[in-house]
Amino acid sequence: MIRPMARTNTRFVEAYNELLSLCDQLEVGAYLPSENALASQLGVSRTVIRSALTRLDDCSIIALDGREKILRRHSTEDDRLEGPPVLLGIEELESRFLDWVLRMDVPPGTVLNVAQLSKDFSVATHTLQEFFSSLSRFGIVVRRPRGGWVLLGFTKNYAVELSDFRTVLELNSVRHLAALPMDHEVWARLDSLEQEHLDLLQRIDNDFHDFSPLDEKFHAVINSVVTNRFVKEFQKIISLVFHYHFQWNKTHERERNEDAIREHLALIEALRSRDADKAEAAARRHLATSKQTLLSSLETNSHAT
Amino acid sequence: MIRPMARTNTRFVEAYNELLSLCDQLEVGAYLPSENALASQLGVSRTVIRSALTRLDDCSIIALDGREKILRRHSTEDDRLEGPPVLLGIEELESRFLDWVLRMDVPPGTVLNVAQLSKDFSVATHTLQEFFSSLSRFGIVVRRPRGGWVLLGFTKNYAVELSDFRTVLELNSVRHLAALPMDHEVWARLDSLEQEHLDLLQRIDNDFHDFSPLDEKFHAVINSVVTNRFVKEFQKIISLVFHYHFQWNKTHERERNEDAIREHLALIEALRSRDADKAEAAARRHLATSKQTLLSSLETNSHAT
DNA sequence: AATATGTTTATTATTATTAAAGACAGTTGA
DNA sequence: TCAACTGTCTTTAATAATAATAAACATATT
Repeated sequence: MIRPMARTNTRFVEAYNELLSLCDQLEVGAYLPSENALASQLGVSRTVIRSALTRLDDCSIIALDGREKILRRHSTEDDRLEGPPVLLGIEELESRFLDWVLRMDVPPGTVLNVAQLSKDFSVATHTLQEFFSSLSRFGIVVRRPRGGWVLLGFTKNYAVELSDFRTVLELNSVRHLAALPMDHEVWARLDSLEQEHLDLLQRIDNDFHDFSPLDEKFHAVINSVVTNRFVKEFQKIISLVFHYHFQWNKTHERERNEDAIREHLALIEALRSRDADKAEAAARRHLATSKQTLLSSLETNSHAT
Repeated sequence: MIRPMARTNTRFVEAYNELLSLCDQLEVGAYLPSENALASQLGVSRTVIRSALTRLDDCSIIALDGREKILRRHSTEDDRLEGPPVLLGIEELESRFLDWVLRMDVPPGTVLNVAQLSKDFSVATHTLQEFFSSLSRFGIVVRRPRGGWVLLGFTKNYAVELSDFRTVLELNSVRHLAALPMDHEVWARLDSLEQEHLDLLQRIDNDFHDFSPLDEKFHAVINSVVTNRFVKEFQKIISLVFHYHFQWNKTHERERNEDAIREHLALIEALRSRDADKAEAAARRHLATSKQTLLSSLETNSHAT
């Protein structure tokens, strides 16, 4: 009897299997704890516990009578339940989707097929819908007049605007940072970052690939001094877009990375001098380079309007 | 026979009624255009046209036989179909929801009941889900671990961060603006804005309520010089939050608005002098006042952590 | 050959259904 | 006696099923 299962019973299955393990640790004839105790122990509602106990009774693993739950036998491998295929949540979807768009180089204007994509990414269709709705805030997708979604970015325009926005946010961070007292913990982190940069510069010829994560770390530290939820939300998108593209732009990679390292070092030094104008100028220089790299990365990859 | 209607047939009903009007303009005995022609004329798919034609045939309004569609009679009032209650789209929802939160002063931490709210706002539940998902990008709501949504903002912290973010964006706009050539169209718009401000200042004692829309217009013009989709997206939220609160903060409203008008005028003058530093200083002053007003507005209204 | 209709398929929007959570009330036993 | 437990019921959110629509394809007609 296969009935439509409107909602996955993953929680029930997991709780049931956990209960089996719990029973196996007890002697046959022992009493199980109360429903409330089991519920809070397994982190599920009493409803789930009760369904599981009922099934344990049906399988003669326990004798259920009112509040008496006596263990009758230990479980076998056959007793364990198989759960439905686990679907991904919306958090995992984000990076997987952007990964798909950027790696596969999905052209702007592509109509996004929710039914198909939900299979490809193994998520529920409504999860995708919600995700697209949230992405529409960043102008990466738009809703079509009568249903459906279209991929907008990443065009050249998008890259320019994203870079400009990044510049606005990051210059703000830099100005904040330059004004922080010397005993602020960020200075120690910058010192260690400087060391990592110098270290990579030594072995740049071989290890230039190591720059991308270092770059991400560097900008994260710079922006960490501004505690603003809007800044942080954008940092996520910015970081994703920039680093995916850097990863796939192979032209003059070694030189680009070496130049970027020197720009980072210059910015660190300018920051340490506590000269806001000098720091801002150094940051501007580096962000302009970054923008150019992103743009050229888009141009080498086919479409860019 | 009431069967579950998975999707509203609004399009069909509207197309059918339009077809009735179209038929009434023809002589009885006339031939109707082809399905393709009708479809593109009414802006719907051929599928909809075909269902409508079939129904017209059933009601003996036309005689449908292959490609012959002969008009048999004109329609009466009874022939017209009643459409299902029209649900709101996600765009209308945005202002209605924020309106509800800010007017009703819904406290932070409130669990948002999708089923209930979808009735109150007369939208489909999934529309609300998508909407919340997109709002979560602005940190106004968050998803709970196992389903459901919680309202986070508008706390004092939120207001501070929003104001700071606004300041970052708007100072950027101001610096851009000050650098624009004198023949740029924005200067003419500023001139006319200045006049409107001076005008309102004359009659401030009676018409101080007129300031809120003027304020919105003023900031919109300032920010219009930056063509960046991220800036624009944020402007929407910023504008909504600020102006709703101003609307409900009645303490010293006349004085507050008069002060704000003078700050606006000072900024316009500073901008016209093309002195970026002076303009930035004027903008900073006004934005700081704005921030204080928002904060005090939150404090007078109960909860603010 | 062009344009029409008939048919089928694919996809989205919405409803119906189930799983799960939580609330309430009655019950039991130390 | 009362605190803890169980039985029952209500509410809510996640998902499958389904109707409406769009679009593609095939066939027919002028």
